[in-house]
Amino acid sequence: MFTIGKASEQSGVNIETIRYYEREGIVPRPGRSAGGRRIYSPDEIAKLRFVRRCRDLGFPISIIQTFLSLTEQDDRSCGEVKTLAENHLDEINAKIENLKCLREALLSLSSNCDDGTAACPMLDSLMKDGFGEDRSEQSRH
Amino acid sequence: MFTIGKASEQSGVNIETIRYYEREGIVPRPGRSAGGRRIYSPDEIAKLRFVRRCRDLGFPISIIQTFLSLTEQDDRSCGEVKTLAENHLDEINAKIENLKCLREALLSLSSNCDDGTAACPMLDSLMKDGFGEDRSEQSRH
DNA sequence: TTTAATTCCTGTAGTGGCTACAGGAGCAAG
DNA sequence: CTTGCTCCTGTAGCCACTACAGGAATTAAA
Repeated sequence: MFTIGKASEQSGVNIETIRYYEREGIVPRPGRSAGGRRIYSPDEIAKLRFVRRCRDLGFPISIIQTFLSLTEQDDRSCGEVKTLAENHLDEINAKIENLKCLREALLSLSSNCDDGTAACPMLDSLMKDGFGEDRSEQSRH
Repeated sequence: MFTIGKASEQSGVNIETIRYYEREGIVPRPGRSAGGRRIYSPDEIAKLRFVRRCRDLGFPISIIQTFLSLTEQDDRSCGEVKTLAENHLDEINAKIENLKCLREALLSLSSNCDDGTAACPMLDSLMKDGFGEDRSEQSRH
C-alpha cells in the first residue's frame, strides 16, 4: 500500500493529476489512512499507469473511460477496442496530414523572407486580400 | 464600414471570437454606431483576417501579437518574423514525428486485437507492468 | 406603420486536461 | 521538540475559444 507520492512515482502520473482524476471520477476513490491520506493498492496504481499510457498514446479521457470499463468486464470485447483504436489512428493520420500542409505553407511563406530589415513579404501576404481564401467553412481544428 | 456580422463573413473569424479578441486586446476596439454596435473598417477586417490566417497556420496568439506589432512598424523586420516562423516549423516537425511514433505504437498494439470477443491483448499490455517505461520525465506534450 | 424576424449587445459559464497556488495538517528523522 | 517533508482541501489559472441567457436595436415584410 502506497501514499500518493509513491503512486505518482510508480504510475508516472503527476500528484495533482491523480487528485484531478479522482475528482472527475476517472479512477475510483482510494482508501484513506487514519490521518486522512490517500492509500493506493498496486491494482489502483496499475489503473493510473494504464490511464497515463493511454494519454501518452493520445487517447482522450472519454475513450479511456470506455477502455477502463471494458477492462472491468470478463469478456473485454476486443472488437470495440480495435474500432476505437482505429478511429484514433485515423485522427492521428489526419493530424499528420494537416501538419504537413501547414509545414508546406509556412515553408513557402518564410522562404520569401530575406532576413534583411525591409518590409516582410510573409506578413504582407498574410495581410493582403485573397490569399488563402477557400473559406467554405472547413475544418477549424 | 461593416457590422460585426459582415466583418465575421469577410475575415472568416467567428463573431464570438471577434469579441473575444477585442476583450483580450488582441485586436483594437472598433468604433461604435449610435445604437452601440461595433463598426469595422476594411483595415480592421484585414487585421482580423490576418489573425485568422496565422491561427490557421498554427501560430499561438502570443506570436501573432508580435506579428501584429511588427506590421505596425515601418521597418517590419523580416529577420524576427523568419526566426519565429522557423521555430514554429521546428515545433510542427516535432509534432509530426511524435504523432508518427504514436501511430506506430498504436498500430502494433491494435494489430494483436483479433476482433473476437475474448480478452483484449491491447488492454492487457497497457495494464501490465513494464510496458513502455522510459519514465525519465520526458516530453509530456 | 406596425409587427415580425434578424442581428446585435453584455455578461457569465463551460470546454479539456491539467497545473499552480494558498493555507493548513500529518508524520518521520535528528 | 523542532525541522522539513509530504500530504490535505479548495480555488483559480492556462489556451483559445464556444455557448448560452436575457435584452436592445435594426431591418424587412405585411
